[in-house]
Amino acid sequence: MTDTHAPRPTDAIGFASHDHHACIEGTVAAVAARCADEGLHLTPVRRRVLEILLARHRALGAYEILDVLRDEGLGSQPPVAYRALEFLTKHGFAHRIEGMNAFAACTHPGQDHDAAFLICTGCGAVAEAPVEPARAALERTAEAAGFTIARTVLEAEGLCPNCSQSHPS
Amino acid sequence: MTDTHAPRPTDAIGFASHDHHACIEGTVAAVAARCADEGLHLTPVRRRVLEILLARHRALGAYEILDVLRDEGLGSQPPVAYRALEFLTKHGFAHRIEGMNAFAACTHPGQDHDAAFLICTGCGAVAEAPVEPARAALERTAEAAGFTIARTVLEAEGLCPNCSQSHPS
DNA sequence: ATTGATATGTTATTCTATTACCCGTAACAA
DNA sequence: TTGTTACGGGTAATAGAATAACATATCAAT
Ligand SMILES: [Zn+2]
Ligand SMILES: [Zn+2]
Ligand SMILES: [Zn+2]
Ligand SMILES: [Zn+2]
Repeated sequence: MTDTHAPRPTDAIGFASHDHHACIEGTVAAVAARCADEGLHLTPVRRRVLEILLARHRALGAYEILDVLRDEGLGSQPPVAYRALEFLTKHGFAHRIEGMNAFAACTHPGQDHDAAFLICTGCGAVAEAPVEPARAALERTAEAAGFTIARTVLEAEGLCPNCSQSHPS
Repeated sequence: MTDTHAPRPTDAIGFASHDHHACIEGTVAAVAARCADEGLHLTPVRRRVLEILLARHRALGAYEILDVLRDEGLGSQPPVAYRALEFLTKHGFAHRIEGMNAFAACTHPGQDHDAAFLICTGCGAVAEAPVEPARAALERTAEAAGFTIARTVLEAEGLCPNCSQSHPS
């Protein structure tokens, strides 16, 4: 894609470097634990899709994910990917990025929850940011109109710290 | 679609009743004036797409718009609709609703601008809300991460005042 | 063994969006 | 008048994203 410059999203979470291997394993373990708790089935396909998302730390389209699954013999048709993504997003283990028709792993998997996203147009990295401040602001706006919010889509596109430097505008 | 209950989005703007005929004419006139000012060409197809969006006060998919254009002999292939929509969105006369893959007319056409949207899942009405409070909140969050925002997607789905009553939850 | 619930496999289709190429006209210069 | 350029539009083909529908498998609980 537009990966024409340096910073590797693979190494970024919240745009900071970290122990990526541990990050993946830890998150998968946490998700597996929550599934066990709640009687959810983290099946091979679902687990693998989560791993694929975690490994990139960026938003992936369903068909990109499907390509990987196909290479690994885990499924080759769209519904395979979409069903796994539905499971993951429904339970708050991944999020859909509306502005990109793509999906990203949740970085603090908990109950089904809305989130805010910072999406770098330079390197594709996606960071999950606290949703509350912006959501609260929207709530106030909505309240004034008599509108009851059920779900929010809060996404910001721009440049991450790494790309701000390399793309000096 | 899901238009199974009473309130007609056609009669709502910001979820309040208003003189719809004047609303459409006024907005088209304002847009025409701005185009004249800035040397933009509000061609028949572009004007008609704007009118179609204004007439509904809800988000329309490109193909819904294309259906209308086709009936009127103004074009029958996808690029006709997408080109007009690109013109309108590029100049701030309409907005794309990311969460719906759809488009809505701007209710205060000015320079190219981001906006926040309140989308009623009951009747489909879309209201353009002030973007600043929520955007400012996101800005603060982003700043803390060293992230520079270029564009925001702020959308809230829920129930408008009319639908809150008819759908007593 | 039979049933019911859940997860997968597979095909086809729908919906959304873009690319590429060609045509006609307006504006402007040679 | 004749290029030449810029722009908008017509059309066909294709790409990309998502779902519908139906068949099959798996497994636990009777
Ligand atoms: Zn999350
Ligand atoms: Zn970046
Ligand atoms: Zn607007
Ligand atoms: Zn409503």
